[in-house]
Amino acid sequence: MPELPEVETVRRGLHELIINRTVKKTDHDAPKSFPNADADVREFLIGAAITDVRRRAKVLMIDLSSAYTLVIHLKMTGQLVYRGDSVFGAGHPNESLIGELPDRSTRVTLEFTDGSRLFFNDQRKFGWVKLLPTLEVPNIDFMKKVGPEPLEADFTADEFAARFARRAKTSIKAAILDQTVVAGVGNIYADESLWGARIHPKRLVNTITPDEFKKLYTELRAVMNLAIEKGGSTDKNYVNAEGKRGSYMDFARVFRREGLACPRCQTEIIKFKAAGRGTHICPHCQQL
DNA sequence: CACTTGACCTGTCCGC
DNA sequence: TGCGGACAGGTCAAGT
Repeated sequence: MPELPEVETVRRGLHELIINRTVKKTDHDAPKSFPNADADVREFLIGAAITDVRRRAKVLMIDLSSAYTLVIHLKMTGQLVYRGDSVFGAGHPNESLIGELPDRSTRVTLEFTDGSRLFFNDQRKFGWVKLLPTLEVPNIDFMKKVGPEPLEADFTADEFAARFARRAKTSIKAAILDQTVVAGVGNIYADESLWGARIHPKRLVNTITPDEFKKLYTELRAVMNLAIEKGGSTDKNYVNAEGKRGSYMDFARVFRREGLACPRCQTEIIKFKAAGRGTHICPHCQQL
């Protein structure tokens, strides 16, 4: 579910909400969601203060004053929702999409010394929270293999195109979803950027021209920046750190718009399977 | 090594 | 209304 723009939105929200708060206690119902030994939690989490909230690819990192870090992956249905003193009642414009917490999807709870709480909810239990020494985070397998951040100012179109060389004989859709090629792209922004660049998702990487790579680079960055501005995409589960939805889906051009008109040429958008994923294109703008 | 497929889970939606 | 099957935004492991 959450891709780079959604995780970045959560990061920004948490940065505002939890820095300097001190962890008082934790609860975790599912060993799979939070596999650390209780001893580590007692020694390095309880009593530690939050010093920073960072993101790399789709992974969140909550740094602690103990020199440990909570490393979090939301996978498909994970949510990180902070609840402070204020109670948002029904009809309030700030009302959270999420009801009372904890609920049946709550996997991990952090309670701070001021009584506020951070909930990690995850319906499908694919997501996880791990407590690691901050210095070891860059050494975990995922961090060693993951590609560059596509929105960094110094990430160039040439570097973008060069990253695909290793995946020459697969489809462009499979390649752009590959986290070792570029970090943070998921199914929504893959479809949206391929539409923007007028590239059919089943085209093989080694048939994509330099101009097409350049266009894809520009479109991918534009769509992700727009999505961050809109607070991400909420189709079903995604919410930000306050439990509120993002509005990018109101601006989507093809994703989940099968049967509707292409905003460029009015041709009907179709959906099929590519790289094992639901894929949306305009069959006029994007041809094999 | 590159590539594809299935597995991990729960919930929802669609067709019969 | 009930039931089975397909599907869901992400990664891995295991297969070829």
